[in-house]
Amino acid sequence: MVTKSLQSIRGIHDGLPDDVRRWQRIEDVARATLTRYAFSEVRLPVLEPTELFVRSIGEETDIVSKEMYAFTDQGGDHICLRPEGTAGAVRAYLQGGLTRSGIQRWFYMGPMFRRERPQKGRLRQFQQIGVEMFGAAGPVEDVEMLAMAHAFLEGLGIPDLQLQVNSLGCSVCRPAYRDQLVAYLQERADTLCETCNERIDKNPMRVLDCKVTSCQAKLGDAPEMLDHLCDGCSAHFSDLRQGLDALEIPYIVNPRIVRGLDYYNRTAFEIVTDKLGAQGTVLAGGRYDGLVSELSGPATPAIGFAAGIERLAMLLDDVALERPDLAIVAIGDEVLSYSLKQAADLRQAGLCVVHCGGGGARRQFKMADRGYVRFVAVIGEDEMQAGKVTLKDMASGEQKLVKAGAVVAEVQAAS
RNA sequence: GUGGAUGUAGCUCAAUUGGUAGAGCCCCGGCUUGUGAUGCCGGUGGUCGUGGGUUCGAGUCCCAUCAUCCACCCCA
Repeated sequence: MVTKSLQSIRGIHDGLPDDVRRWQRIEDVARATLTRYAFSEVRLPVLEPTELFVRSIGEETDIVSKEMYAFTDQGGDHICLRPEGTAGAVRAYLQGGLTRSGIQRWFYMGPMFRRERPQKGRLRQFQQIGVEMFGAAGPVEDVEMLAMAHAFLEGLGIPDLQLQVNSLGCSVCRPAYRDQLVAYLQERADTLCETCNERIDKNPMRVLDCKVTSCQAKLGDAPEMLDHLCDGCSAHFSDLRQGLDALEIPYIVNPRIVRGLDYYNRTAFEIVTDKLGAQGTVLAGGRYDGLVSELSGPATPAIGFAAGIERLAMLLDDVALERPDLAIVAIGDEVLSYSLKQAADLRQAGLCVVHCGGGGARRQFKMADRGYVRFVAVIGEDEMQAGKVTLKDMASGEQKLVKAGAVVAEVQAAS
């Protein structure tokens, strides 16, 4: 056990080789997929002015009101560790002067920070792959966005995922619907659970997917956003569905998908699994047409999503370790320098090589075996004089004397 | 933030009604010093999460604290 003072901060975990191998797999597939849709990677700050999130996410949200790592730095500035990526992306879009540069398609990957109570699939520092598109109103772009998210997860080969879509309406139709919903809920407030009563004011749409069964029983005839969309939103949503159908992307309409953050409108979607307990959402996003102007930019439609790398990693099959091609076993101190040079040359030629450090042959072979190397090159006095190595195939146990210059070809021929 | 479970060697776990800790795996070394996976022998390694308390005596009881896990809240 590590003593308390040397432990990492609660909910902030290390990425050890087994973890990082999985993360890289996810990142590689993401890069490949997103790039094919003409998205460009951006790298944005982890530290941002606190005000950015207060203005974009909303002061009342849990994220801003109690989950941000916010502090004052030595110069008296209010800064924080980003709790999500979209606000920073919008900030960068505006600050970079890209509002007249046509549609921007961006993606990024990196850590986000939220001071929540940790549990499975929920960390205080976690990584997201975020995607944002600025300047396109959809619905074609919405379809492509969903298709891209789908293609990404298909590429990872994670089974049993479900895409759920909804429309959150817009500034035209949502306020009226919201009023109607609140009125409906207030009539039944005394029959709803405590948290639902709090939600009536804070986020009434959240009441609809309350997990308490007694609440669910009371809400069978509750009004839903989808039945109250304005003409524009309604057309947008049906075009979205048409597009998904055309691409044969399976999905269900879940009228109870809600977004916690204030800036979302119209298309909202989640990709969920039932294998992660309460943290089943593996990717989520939606349209946020109002945010750019909210942050003092020109009215600019936008849509994006974020995928949780750690959550995806938990769904991934074991990712095979990259095995070293070859281990160098040096017999006798007089060949050490020569063997080091051989190792360096083989690496130069592209092989992954481990030098076993000399000493007893038995010890070195054990080391090679535990390192799962495919071949061992034994170099002793005789081999050095002859300019050869004894090359042993660790799987078959066969070995033969080959010229030093032929090792690369031998190893590559076997793979 | 709320509720619950857990916390003994690097890992997975034992330790009878409280009497000052064991196993397996891993790791390291050896089995005549140029050959590994199996085998045999040996070895390192724990202030029983941490800090208090009860007791002649606590891994074993009580309290606090930290961390992990689960659910709620919320979310990727």
